[in-house]
Amino acid sequence: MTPTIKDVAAHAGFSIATVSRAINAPHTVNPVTLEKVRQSIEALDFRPSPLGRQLRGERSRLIGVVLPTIANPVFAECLQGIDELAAAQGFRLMLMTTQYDTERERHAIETLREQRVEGLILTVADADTHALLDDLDRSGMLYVLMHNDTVRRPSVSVDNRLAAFEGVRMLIAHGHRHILMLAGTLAASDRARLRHVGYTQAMQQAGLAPAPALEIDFNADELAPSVLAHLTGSQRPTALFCSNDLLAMVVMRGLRRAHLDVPRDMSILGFDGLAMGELLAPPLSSICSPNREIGCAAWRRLIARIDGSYADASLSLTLPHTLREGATIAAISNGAQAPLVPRAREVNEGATHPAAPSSPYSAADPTTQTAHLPD
Amino acid sequence: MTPTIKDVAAHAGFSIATVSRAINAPHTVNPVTLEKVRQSIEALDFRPSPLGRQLRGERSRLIGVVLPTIANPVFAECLQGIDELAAAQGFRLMLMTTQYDTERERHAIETLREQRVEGLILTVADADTHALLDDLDRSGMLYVLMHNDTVRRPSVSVDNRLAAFEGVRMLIAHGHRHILMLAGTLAASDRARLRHVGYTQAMQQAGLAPAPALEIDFNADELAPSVLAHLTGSQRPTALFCSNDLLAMVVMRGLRRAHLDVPRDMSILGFDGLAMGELLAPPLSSICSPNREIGCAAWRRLIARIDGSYADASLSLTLPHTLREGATIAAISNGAQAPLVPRAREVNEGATHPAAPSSPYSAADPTTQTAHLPD
DNA sequence: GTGAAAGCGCTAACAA
DNA sequence: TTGTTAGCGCTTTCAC
Repeated sequence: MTPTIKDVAAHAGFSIATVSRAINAPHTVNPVTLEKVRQSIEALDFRPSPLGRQLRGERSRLIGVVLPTIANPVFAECLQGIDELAAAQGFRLMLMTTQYDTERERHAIETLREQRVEGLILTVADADTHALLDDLDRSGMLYVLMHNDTVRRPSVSVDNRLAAFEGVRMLIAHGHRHILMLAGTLAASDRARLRHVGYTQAMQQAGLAPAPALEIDFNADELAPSVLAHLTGSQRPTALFCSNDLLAMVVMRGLRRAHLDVPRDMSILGFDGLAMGELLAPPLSSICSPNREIGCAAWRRLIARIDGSYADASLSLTLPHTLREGATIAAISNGAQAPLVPRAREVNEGATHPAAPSSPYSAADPTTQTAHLPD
Repeated sequence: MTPTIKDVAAHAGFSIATVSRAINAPHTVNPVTLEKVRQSIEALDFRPSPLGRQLRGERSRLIGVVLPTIANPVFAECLQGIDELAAAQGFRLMLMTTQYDTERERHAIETLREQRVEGLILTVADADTHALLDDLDRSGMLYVLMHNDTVRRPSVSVDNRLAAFEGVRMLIAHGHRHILMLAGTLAASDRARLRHVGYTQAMQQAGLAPAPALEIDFNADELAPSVLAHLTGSQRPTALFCSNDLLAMVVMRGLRRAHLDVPRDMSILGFDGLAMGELLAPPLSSICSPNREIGCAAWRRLIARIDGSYADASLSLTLPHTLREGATIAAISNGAQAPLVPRAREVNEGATHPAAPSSPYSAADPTTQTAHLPD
């Protein structure tokens, strides 16, 4: 089996203590001895087990990362930032995903604690009412939340409410009156709920009627018929505020299949600022959170706390969001409903989707006024 | 500090042996004792350290995963598959990324071995000439490669050469004669090199002249001027075979900014089958590798080898690829160059990119013949 | 049914 | 400079 320090000692003809010193404090051992030990290590392909060291009470240099999924690039981008710093600072990462499931969150945290991680970086479904986090607080386990937007716990995020507020206000400034918010499962995301608060406030401030968020299963291949009805019916909104970029992309596909043009027939504003959104045609307008930087900041705060150099009293760090203009938002002259006009190109595109129905809409209306956003 | 089995024993008034039994073989201890011990464990918030167990020679239940990056969804998709199975089977994952850098690959493998992983799942830059993998073979460390397409080592991938061959043949069948292959850094990807072989063979079979792959930095914000010149000059190709989907998306953005329409002015075929490609407009035509399934298959093979139940003699597993038709490939009537025609909509879009130059191309030509792919 | 003790790989305090 | 030894948390004989 894997060689131990004993094997090396026997092979080199010294005691295990000497071997240990040769590894951990080379300068304290006779150069000749050192060389012999080195050769034995080489010959046996020995590498010191971290078990022994950790058993001696040393640091595990292990950090646990708990994310809902890495299929959503938001989290992959964070993880990338974390991974960079971890590698540079000689830490190892243990990753667990939860699929937004509370039971799996519990299990992940438990598993990582068993592994004696020195700290945790996590994104959970709901940061405020999370008994598990209370447990962590109580037991002194160090952790930092990412994306979870709460002042009650150590966390790094953007100001979700404010960002959504500003985004929706911008939609309103472009003439939109009937704006709907789309989200995944609200129960699985405290961020989404805060974003809905921001949406509601912006609408109310403008004297408009906010609507409840429309929940979407954005793993499905098609938009649900009921959702599609909402978006294409006579009472359809002129703009959609999507709780995240992935959702926005799925909705855009659904609209395209229904022969609606973005942004002419429907404006779209996403949230997350996925790098990929820029590659779309048209590029997705989005409220950008600095995902990679959120990961890096969470890492720094966690390590600072672990090292005890954490003087900053403020628990939660709010990073600035930005608006990526993109090209999925059109200005409209008034809140009136623009008629839906299929275009030849859209019909062609639709033809590549066997399920796409022929257009139910009326012919072109030259009075439709559509202006693109200025620079 | 974290409580140990000793603390529990003292608290419960029994020996550590009894506590250990209460945890690992509850039926062998007196129910009353068991209950007391349980309460002490609860009271102290004790969780058994894996160190002690592993020290006793038990399995670490730890698997190392080494990937170039998780910023590319190809790898995130694989990892998602691996993670699912790992969680279900009670294994932990330790993740390290390499950014396609050989030195970091070395470091990652070394680190994971030190951690006593039971096996490794990896994607490396070059599977065939990799001394590190030889080391693994020699030392009996179990591993399975993902994506690396080689018969010389345990691996799971698609047949990259064949897939590329078929894809390019399909382009040719659609009338394309001047087809260029674009890639990232060939040196960093044995897959890309195999795909270029497939491209070359398809071209030669059709009596066409294959070109060397054009290497692209697809992390840059803009396509390099020299690349753009290749794609827009008078000798420009009518179709691009992109070595991966992310690259294809970046190229599509570059073409859009240069006022070229996909697929009218240029057809694009990607490779990877990223879920996200489907969300593009038009949806990206791509040779799809079953990324998630590749991850799952790699996991199963690794675990089978670890459990010793690996009877299958064939080292490498080739999974079937598929073609996602998408809508980025146009049929052309002949190999002649279609004139470039900017359209009003494109100019509008270009306006959102401050750097976009005004169109250098001539006015619309109604004779341009463009047909979309049939269903 | 329970406890005492050895030993897993390693480090560090102490001895030689 | 090198060796001896205790002990880290735990499981597992072997006695009781």
